[in-house]
Amino acid sequence: MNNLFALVDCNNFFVSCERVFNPELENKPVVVLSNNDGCIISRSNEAKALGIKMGSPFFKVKDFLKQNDVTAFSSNYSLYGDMSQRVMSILSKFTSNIEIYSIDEAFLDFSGFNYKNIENYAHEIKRIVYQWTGIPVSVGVGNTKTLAKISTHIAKKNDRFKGVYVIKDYEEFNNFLKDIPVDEVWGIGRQFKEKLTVSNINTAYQLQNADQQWIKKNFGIVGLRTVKELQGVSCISLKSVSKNKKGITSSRSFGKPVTDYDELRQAISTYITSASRKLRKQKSLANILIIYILTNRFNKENFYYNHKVIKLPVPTNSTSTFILYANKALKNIYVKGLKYKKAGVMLSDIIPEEYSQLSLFDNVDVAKSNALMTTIDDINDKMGKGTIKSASEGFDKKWKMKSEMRSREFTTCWDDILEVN
DNA sequence: TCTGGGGTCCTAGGACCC
DNA sequence: TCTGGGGTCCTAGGACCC
Repeated sequence: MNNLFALVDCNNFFVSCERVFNPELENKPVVVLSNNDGCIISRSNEAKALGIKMGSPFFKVKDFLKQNDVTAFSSNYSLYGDMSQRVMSILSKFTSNIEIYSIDEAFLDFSGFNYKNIENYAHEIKRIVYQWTGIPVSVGVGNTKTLAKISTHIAKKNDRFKGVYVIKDYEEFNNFLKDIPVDEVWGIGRQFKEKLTVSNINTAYQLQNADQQWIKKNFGIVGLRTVKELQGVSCISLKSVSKNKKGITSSRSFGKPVTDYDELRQAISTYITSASRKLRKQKSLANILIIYILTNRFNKENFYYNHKVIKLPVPTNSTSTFILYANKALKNIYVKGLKYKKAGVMLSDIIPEEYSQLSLFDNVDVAKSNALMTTIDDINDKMGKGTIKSASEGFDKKWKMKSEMRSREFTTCWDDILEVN
């Protein structure tokens, strides 16, 4: 049986989410900024047409945006996360074989479907998602995930396909490949692109027809897989069950430089609260906690980075235990007088709760701690994040990231619900 | 002044074992 | 102390993704 995959990709997802609740922004240039109002991470087509680049630092293009009447939003992840769930749950109605690949993309396995129907079906998916959520999507279909990805690219770039492209005419498809730069191919990043360019492989078509031995030798099994996938041989399967995370990170840049030890400690405690909540949600324990702090990385002369790896005596998911160890570790790496720009925590060596083995020397009352964590989580789920928190998180949080142009939490907070007059 | 955050997979090399 | 091959496990780092 031939494999057949569809990729459904939300168009300019974050911008589209903002537009759902601000319809007057339709057909106007809009951008969404990363955390801390740092970089541009989502652009409407109109903003792209103005030449605004993905990842541009906001402060560098601020004036240009103003001159061109571009609306900018701080990122609003509660809104985007919720809209994403809505889109994904609609997609799940079309097939149970679905891999949610990112916040705005999903692969659907249509192996065994009739080719002739697939195009109509894809259009139907697009129509329903838009009608039910207001989010425009593009759909690409091919025999491998890599081809489905490229098809979506083609669907977006060519208006005549109306957002849906199914590979069926190979001559036509190959002609598209000849015009697609090699780094548009899924799996080809900056380094690979550079190496390929040296060997005069510049287009997706040239990569598809490259010598496989040479690819294997220079780009390893990963590169070879990409080439095979381009040729229609499916090497990357659908990962439909969402696996538990193997590492959980929480980190943020600060709204302004932090020098005070206590503020740094507050930030670390706050990130631990969020990371350990995620850990408990997936019913896991972590063996290792890593904390790190750094100054502005763009200031190369005085750049300072340090981290501490803490191997916990017993795997845990208790916020207070993590905070206890983090505080000790922070004392070791904190250097007085530096202007810190960012801090973060990582939980790793993660195991399922049921694998926990109590060590002989464990004197922590695990049952008690579990009950406490469950109670806190329940209350916070019900009453809102941060209703109960650890005192070490601090209360005024002067270091909090910048988010000056954030839209309301239209779908996840009662106070923010849209009113219509 | 101001430059995001959170992941996965693979490989090479070292430690250790027989 | 020397000789040698072969295997596993772990970790750090590098590549990629959104």
